[in-house]
Amino acid sequence: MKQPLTISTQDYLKHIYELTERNAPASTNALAARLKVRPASVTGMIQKLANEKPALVKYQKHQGVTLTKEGRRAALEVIRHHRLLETWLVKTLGYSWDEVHEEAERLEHIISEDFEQRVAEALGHPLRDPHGELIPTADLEMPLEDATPLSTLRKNQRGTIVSIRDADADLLRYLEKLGLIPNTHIEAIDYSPFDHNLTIKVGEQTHVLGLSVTNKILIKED
Amino acid sequence: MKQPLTISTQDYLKHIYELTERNAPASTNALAARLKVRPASVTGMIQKLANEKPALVKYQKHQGVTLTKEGRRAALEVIRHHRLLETWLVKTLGYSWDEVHEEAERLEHIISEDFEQRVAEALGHPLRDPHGELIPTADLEMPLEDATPLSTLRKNQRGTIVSIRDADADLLRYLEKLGLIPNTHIEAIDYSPFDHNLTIKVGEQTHVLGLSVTNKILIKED
DNA sequence: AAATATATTTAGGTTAGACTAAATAAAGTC
DNA sequence: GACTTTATTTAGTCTAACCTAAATATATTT
Ligand SMILES: [Mn+2]
Ligand SMILES: [Mn+2]
Ligand SMILES: [Mn+2]
Ligand SMILES: [Mn+2]
Repeated sequence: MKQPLTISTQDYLKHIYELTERNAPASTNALAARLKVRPASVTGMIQKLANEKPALVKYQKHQGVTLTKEGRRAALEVIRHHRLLETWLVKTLGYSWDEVHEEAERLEHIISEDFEQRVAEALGHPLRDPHGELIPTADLEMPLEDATPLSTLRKNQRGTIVSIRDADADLLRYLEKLGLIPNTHIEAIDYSPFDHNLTIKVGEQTHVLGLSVTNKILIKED
Repeated sequence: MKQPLTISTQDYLKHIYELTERNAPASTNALAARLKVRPASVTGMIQKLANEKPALVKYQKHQGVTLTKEGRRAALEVIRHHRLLETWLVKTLGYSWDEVHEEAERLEHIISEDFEQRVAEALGHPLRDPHGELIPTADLEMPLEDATPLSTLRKNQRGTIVSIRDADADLLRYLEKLGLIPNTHIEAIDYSPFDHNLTIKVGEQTHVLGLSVTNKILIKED
């Protein structure tokens, strides 16, 4: 009888998933920062997760942590809940894209599989959430993302915004004000190799964006 | 800085509210049974609730427990969430009235005040949930219920079902099959004072209901 | 390679909320 | 009113998940 994962466990797995997406193990400190918990607590928890049967993470002292098959599925389960919920809150309760994250952050652990299915159904099985992020499939696979960071766009190249990979409400409101939301077409007008500033044209307007912003916007080249 | 109440605390207060609705203090054992927890645990928790500042319950050893003003408001907060959620799940996700309870039972502790408000708004500020139960107002007052138990109806009297005050899924499915849902008109055809069985007519059909059922159905006499 | 700085782990504590077993109080019966 | 049954409380444990402080391992400089 394996009992359901606790909320804390689900959060650890989700953040490990996100930190290991670029194929490097997640460090204790990075995890602690994301989870808003002390490093010592992280060590304790990942030791426990590594000793579950079946193990949810692979862990070697001082070498960081990665997910096992089982841990990965559990993480995708939570992420699927989160992104479906965000989509649903925006569609049915008029939340704006900078407001949904916090609410979904708590609800993702609470809803039943039945609820998940009903929401997915009601939304017509959406592929992406309000920020353009991919929603894991019902059988818990993460679809391939073929978009690239806006920071790679160069002068005279054009693209369409796919997603914003950040939940910070202030950033989201800022981007919305500039018209930088998913499905918007943009064109690079100028690039400064020294500070990595990118000047882009959105409709009739132009904006200069720093690297910390352009790295968080994913686009597809037209 | 008073921190938000834990889920456990919210559940204790909610059940104390329900047990004390008929103005008798709630006993340790009755609470334990409802909360599916041992009596010793209940004693521990109500001692703690009584020592909060401000106190959430009034408690004297061996005399049972009642809610303070603050405890009552906290309880109504949870009940409002629960009943709004049930109403919403039925309306927007096609849950049936016997399925909603379990889901709402968990969500009631998790949603924000913002969420509550949006749902209330989206539903047009409903007065009752899918079982006909009154929804506490936004300022946390419980409206007066003027319905009476079906068990008080006698031969040739007519009434309209107002609510079912029980969450048991089997009972709800049973009642639905008999057509006994809120707003249904019924007529008492016979009453047996020995076993308290009541024979009622619903549309063209007649049914005989025992006291354990008729006590859980509230009606308004026509 | 040693010295220093940073990251991580260990050891030991705390809190919330449960549990069991034993003690005591209240209620019901003869 | 003493006896017995039932309800309640106390005492002592347990687990999950956090914390701080101290110890140790790894990484970076000199
Ligand atoms: Mn799921
Ligand atoms: Mn999102
Ligand atoms: Mn509320
Ligand atoms: Mn209800």
